[in-house]
Amino acid sequence: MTSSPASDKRQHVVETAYGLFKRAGFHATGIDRIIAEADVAKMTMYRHFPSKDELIVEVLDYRARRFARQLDRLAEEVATPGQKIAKIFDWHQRWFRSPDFHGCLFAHALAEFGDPEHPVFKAVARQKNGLKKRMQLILEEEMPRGRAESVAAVLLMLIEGATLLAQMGQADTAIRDARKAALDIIAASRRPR
Amino acid sequence: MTSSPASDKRQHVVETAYGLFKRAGFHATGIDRIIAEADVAKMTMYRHFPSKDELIVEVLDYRARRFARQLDRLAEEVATPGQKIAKIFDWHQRWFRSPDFHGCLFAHALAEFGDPEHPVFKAVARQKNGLKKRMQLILEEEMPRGRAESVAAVLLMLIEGATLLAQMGQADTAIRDARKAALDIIAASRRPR
DNA sequence: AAGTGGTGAAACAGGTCTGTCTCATATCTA
DNA sequence: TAGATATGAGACAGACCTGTTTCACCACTT
Repeated sequence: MTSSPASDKRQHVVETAYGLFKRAGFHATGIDRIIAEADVAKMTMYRHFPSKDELIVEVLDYRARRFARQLDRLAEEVATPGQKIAKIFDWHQRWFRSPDFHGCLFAHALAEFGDPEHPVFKAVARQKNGLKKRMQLILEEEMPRGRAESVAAVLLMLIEGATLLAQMGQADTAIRDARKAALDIIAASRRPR
Repeated sequence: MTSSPASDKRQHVVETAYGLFKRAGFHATGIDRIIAEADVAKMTMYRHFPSKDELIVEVLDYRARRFARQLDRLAEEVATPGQKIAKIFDWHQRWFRSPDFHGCLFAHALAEFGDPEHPVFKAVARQKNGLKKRMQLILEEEMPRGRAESVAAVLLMLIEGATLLAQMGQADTAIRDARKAALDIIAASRRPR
């Protein structure tokens, strides 16, 4: 079985496309550009992905899995909900500082694929709702479910807003203010023990 | 002087382009589509705007002026900073509920034009920084300048995040939670009188 | 009456887009 | 050895993209 080299090509296309989509956007990045950068024949790409849209979905899902895995690891390092949430904000701080930060790929996808029925839109919704749910579950440890859901929504909004401000060159102050606001909100919502 | 009909055509192109950009995005909307929808000759468009990019900038600036005017009016209706900020959130609630809400055009522009040197990027930064500054000036009435700037940044993040969640079908809960969080933060930062 | 400026219609150029098709090649399995 | 599978290279189709050019028209001003 030659399944490893096959998957390698496939994965290589996904990662190359990710880099291009991130820098130039989805519509502005052509198939020809992707296969040239990945050094792969066009048919190789179309054999793995039936269309560009499905490649985009694959890129998004791939990044979503990676992101979830990283947050899983971070959550294991600390104990309290407040610390776990703080870790998530710290992760974003490091992300904003990384050399080729270009904003949130999922938010960008939402901008270019606004139809709620489009597979790309649904992939974005999956990722964002997943992050919200993750934070909600963390918070439920020390507040009622309904309250945890509202707080998780606010934290998600802070993160999304901070990411947008970071893309506009205000990364440091944005994530610092967002983190502080987040922890204040959690402290105020905490169930007394 | 026939300057009025000239301006009429120009403005009509801007408004038509706005509707299309909002629904389909910038790169996905072609010039041909715009002039067809606006029922205008291609040369008429290119006489008013040297390029598509400059048309995009004009559309963004036009919407930014409109938005600022509406907030100006709302601010006159009430007295305290808290009320003025609440009015801004209420405005967003109405926006999210409007029949053809498609998310924030400026955020979408940022997704498609990520180069900080690009005129479109700069137009987005102008609008977002303008909104932040507006809220900061409101807040300075009852808190120190540094604090007002941080709170304004947090409010902006809440608004941007709420807009993104609204586009994903969570308009009502998002704006409600964001508004409550915003007013709590302002109350906690208020300078004692 | 002559001129001026905005406009319309449509062809055109040169490029890019997604996706298909064909044919040759390399590698691994049975 | 024969066959299956993945790939490479590139031509190709048909549509769409931005922006330019040309010519005619119409309304208004002087």
